[in-house]
Amino acid sequence: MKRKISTRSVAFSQTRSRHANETAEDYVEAVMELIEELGECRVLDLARYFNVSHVTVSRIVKRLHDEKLLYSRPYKPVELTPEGTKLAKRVKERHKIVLAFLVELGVDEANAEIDSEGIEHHVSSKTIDAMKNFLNKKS
Amino acid sequence: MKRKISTRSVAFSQTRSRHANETAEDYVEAVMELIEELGECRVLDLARYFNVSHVTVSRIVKRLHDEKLLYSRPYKPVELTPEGTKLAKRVKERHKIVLAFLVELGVDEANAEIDSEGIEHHVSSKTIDAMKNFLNKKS
DNA sequence: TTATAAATGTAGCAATGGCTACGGTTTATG
DNA sequence: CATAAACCGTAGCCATTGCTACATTTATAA
Repeated sequence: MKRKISTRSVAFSQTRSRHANETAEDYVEAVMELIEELGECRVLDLARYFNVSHVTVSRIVKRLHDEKLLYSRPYKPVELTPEGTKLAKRVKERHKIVLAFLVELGVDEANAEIDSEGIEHHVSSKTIDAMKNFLNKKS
Repeated sequence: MKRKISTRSVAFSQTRSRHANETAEDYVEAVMELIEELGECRVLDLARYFNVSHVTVSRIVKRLHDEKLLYSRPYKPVELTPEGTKLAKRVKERHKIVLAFLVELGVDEANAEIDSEGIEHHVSSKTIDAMKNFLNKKS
């Protein structure tokens, strides 16, 4: 008995590498925010921010250091490289748009804040444009 | 020198468990779709669907079997348990709303399809309601 | 200054999700 | 029915992200 083969092959980027990118984005964004808020960004600040142990942060910071998104020296605060800064700015901008969009759509602040953090890694530039458009029409 | 501590502790659910849930949702949804489309759902159908090796699928199917979302016996097609069916229906419904919403927002079909798959795991019921609302007003 | 506290780092374990290689089952087909 | 093809399972590797326990460094305070 011959079986049909599904033509649908969903556009899932490989989960692991996809998630590594999300982590990088989350971290550079957090580093930028924490520096703005506290003057500097320590490993423990990130641990509190993400609600994980300092060990998890330490390892990820090391990786992002290798990827040249962060500067980090033992027992010193974490800083952003130029490349990390550029990425952080992009991410923050996108986050801001998604958050504003959800609020404008009628979602309460608390849920909008949570959802925007989940969503922001998965919106294409086309969708961002559509959100911007929506915001402009409303204002 | 005393340092302030950031009050912001972002609502990141622990990445690993969060992702395991997403995987479960993706899989039950895919199983339901493949059964609708092909009459049954084999491990290799899932592998093609997600563009991963059959080994990866096999392991995940085993886990979801243990979690009672799927029925699976060696060399047999994969089926949904009642619980899996319930979850799949919820996920498909949510997916449909997100997709329709993005299209209505002005995103082209292709990007809407891709983005909705990324986004669907991260929208709260409040956001879904807001999307439904938007769709109702438009129609 | 020296003792203690706070912050980081390291070692090593688990779960998840990728993979290749290899072997066993089922199904199709000559 | 026998063999090939398709399908699936297992072993075992790696990377990522969690963790606890312990070691080390830095900062604070007595």
